[in-house]
Amino acid sequence: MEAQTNKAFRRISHETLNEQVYQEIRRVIMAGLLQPGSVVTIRGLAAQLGTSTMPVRDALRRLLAERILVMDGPRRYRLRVLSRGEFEEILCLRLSLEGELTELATLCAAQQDIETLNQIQRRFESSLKSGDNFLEANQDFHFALYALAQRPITLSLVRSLWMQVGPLLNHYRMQQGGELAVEHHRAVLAALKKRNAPAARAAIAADLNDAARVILDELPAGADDPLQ
Amino acid sequence: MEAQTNKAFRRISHETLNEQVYQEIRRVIMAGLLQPGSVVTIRGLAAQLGTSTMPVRDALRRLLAERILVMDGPRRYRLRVLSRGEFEEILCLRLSLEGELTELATLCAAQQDIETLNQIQRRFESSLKSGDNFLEANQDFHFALYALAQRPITLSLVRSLWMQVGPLLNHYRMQQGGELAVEHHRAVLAALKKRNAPAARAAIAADLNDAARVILDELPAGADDPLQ
DNA sequence: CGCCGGAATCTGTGATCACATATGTCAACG
DNA sequence: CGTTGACATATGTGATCACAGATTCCGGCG
Repeated sequence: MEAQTNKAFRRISHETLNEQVYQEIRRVIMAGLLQPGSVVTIRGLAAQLGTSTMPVRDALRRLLAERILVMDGPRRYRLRVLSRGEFEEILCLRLSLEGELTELATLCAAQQDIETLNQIQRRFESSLKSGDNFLEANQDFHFALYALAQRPITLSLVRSLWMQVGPLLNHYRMQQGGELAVEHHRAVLAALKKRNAPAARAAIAADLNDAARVILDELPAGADDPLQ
Repeated sequence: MEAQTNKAFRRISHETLNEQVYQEIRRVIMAGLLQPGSVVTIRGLAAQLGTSTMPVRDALRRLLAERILVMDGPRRYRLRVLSRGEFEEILCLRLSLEGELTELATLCAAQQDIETLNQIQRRFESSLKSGDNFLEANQDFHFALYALAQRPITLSLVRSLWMQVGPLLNHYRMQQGGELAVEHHRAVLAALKKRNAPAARAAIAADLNDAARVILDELPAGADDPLQ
């Protein structure tokens, strides 16, 4: 019944064109290369990606469902602009959800897991010194930590919230914000070793609060982005 | 510049076929008419709905992004089956998020809002006696309450969680569950009048816990649904 | 100069088709 | 009887096209 389970072969990943297009569009958005409020068109993206309109349609609809895009007007896709109030609400949610995941992770973490996190943290610090895309390593640290909690649904909610603030995080590069994160991450690791769940939660909360403060300070004072 | 602002006219809603198809498929799923684990096909749904395959494709991809559907296998849409652990995790999240919204709603509620909630509650109780689709009125009560908190992002997360448990809620009809909800809702309304936020949260928590208990008791004891 | 109107263009939507491939059926062979 | 192989069917994906309607631009009128 069971086919030959030869370890020599690895599964062929038949990734659809749709998925590739979605990943690429999302990458560009999350990298902050498109300003919030920008209008995106199906044919325009299809031309830049070198595909037909069809995979782009599907990708945009998916981004719409994920609230990365909004439709204002009958046939108009636009990058969502996060108001100051919405940003603060997301921060509040993240403090609650990610704090809970951190506490659970502290209780579940094996020695092996802590070592893996240490490794990611070293990569984060080195990418911070070399000066490029430390935000990706930062995200890796957080989600590797949260994954330990074994809460797939909560994790998906947190991922959704990160995606919604992603464009802002990357647009305002938070130049000096990364330095603060180093200490907070180290505090998390120290708390993990001691199995001190409240301390780990507090360190993550401080990390999120500091990052949010950097964004909020650079954000235009008024309500939403003026959008042209 | 401003067109004639005549109150006599109301906006024409140009609802796309896509949206109608999505709403109809979701209605059928949420009504429990399709068992979790069922396979759905684009052409099959298109034939039953009397449309082309295109709007159905978009609707299925949206339901996929909303985690109502899953793809197992390269070209296979399937209704997601919620494991017991996932259901309990969602319950935990709902207790936290909906509890928070309830507390905030208690502090924000105007007299007018409480009266509206009373009205919805009367409709809920009458639909419970007449015996049909009281779940819809129940949902109206909860979301009318939560909307008072003025937390759009949190509300969207809660709506997502409701959609994920919807098929189970409606599949196991929770015959006697509705009776318990009446008292809990009344307790919420009483707490609202007295501006007692913790009491309101406790009443909502009791409501969610009782409903979940009914589902968990009827759920097959093991892990997931056996799915044919 | 300002406002209205019509043509041209652009855009998302929906339909139809071609294609690769997964699935199911069934006969032939061991 | 169980397994294998080929053939037939079904399905999602991606491409292309037609269409309605929104937007833009420009000319003409007041």
